[in-house]
Amino acid sequence: MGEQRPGNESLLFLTDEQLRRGIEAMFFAYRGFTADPDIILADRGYGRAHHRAVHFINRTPGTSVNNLLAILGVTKQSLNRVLRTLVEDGLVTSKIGTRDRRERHLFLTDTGKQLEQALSQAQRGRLRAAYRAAGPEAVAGFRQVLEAMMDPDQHRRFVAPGGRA
Amino acid sequence: MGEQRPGNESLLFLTDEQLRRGIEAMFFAYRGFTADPDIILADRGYGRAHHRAVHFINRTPGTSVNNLLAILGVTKQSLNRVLRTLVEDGLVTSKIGTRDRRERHLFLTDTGKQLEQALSQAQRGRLRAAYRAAGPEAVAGFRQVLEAMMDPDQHRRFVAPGGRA
DNA sequence: TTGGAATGTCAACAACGCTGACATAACCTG
DNA sequence: CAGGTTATGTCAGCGTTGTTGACATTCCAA
Repeated sequence: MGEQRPGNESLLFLTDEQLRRGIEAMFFAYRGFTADPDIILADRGYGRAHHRAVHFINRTPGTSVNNLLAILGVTKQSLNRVLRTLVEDGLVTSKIGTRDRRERHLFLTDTGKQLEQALSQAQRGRLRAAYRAAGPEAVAGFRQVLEAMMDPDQHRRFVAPGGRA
Repeated sequence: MGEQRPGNESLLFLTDEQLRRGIEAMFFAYRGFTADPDIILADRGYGRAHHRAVHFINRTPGTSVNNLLAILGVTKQSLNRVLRTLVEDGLVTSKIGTRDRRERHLFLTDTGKQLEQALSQAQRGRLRAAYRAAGPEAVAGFRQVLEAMMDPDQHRRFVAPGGRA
């Protein structure tokens, strides 16, 4: 089935078996990665979509809806449903743009920042522990592989500076 | 906000900023990671839950429903819905246990194996490219961090041999 | 024989993706 | 200014996949 290359010792990390281990590791790790925020979110009646919106609004305050759409890779209907509840609940404010009045610039309110901090601290706690356990060289490798795994668009956005907010 | 430790050069990889980059890398990478199988699945009217079931049945043929439940971490109702469609569509067979006739042992049919191969090849292709681009040392670090990020239960199961099938 | 474990099933619900359609306002170009 | 495009919002409907709760069946084990 696979394209093994017996005889070349340096490529043993590319065997199907190693790749299968990597696939399962991604699956289990992602579950751990989201587990702690999920508890906080469920407590307040939110889901992961809210977490993602809050995260990226915090990261790039004043970002437009369209920009957020591109980052999150969902439809505007899907994002709008989430944003509407966040605005209704007073976690996010949307201000009409000055240069282009069609745009809405999104900001976290103080309450929104509180939630972001709670989610962020929980998630960073898990990641920090993993980083500490694995050490700086492992972390560098971790980041390298993750970046190579992204879609090219996402990677460009990821590497690029904050955004055109 | 965070617990930075200025003055200790060796801990710079634990700054909140570095952790935030890691969090976003996980988010974007996981999206890339699932993108290719998602296309195949959508084409056949399945979702990620079907992928996961097919993957782990292939990995551990003859596994019981309860064991699969523990691995996937979902409710039996949720898994059952997925398994039912897979059995109906002739991708999975469930055989009554011989030692304990209450248990159902799950196997892929030839058709099921075909789907597993298609999904697996797509996903391995993406991961292989990332591994190749990053190199063996990076891959080792990648795996280390992922394993440290899992829940302890999952990690034990992950490291342990195949299962009690 | 009886308790409990393993499994299956029905119903209802929620989160969060999707498509399609439509409305409004604002911008931009000819 | 008119017409086209862009940005956003909203309604309606649908599908996957997770959840709880309740209940039935089968069967092992004490």
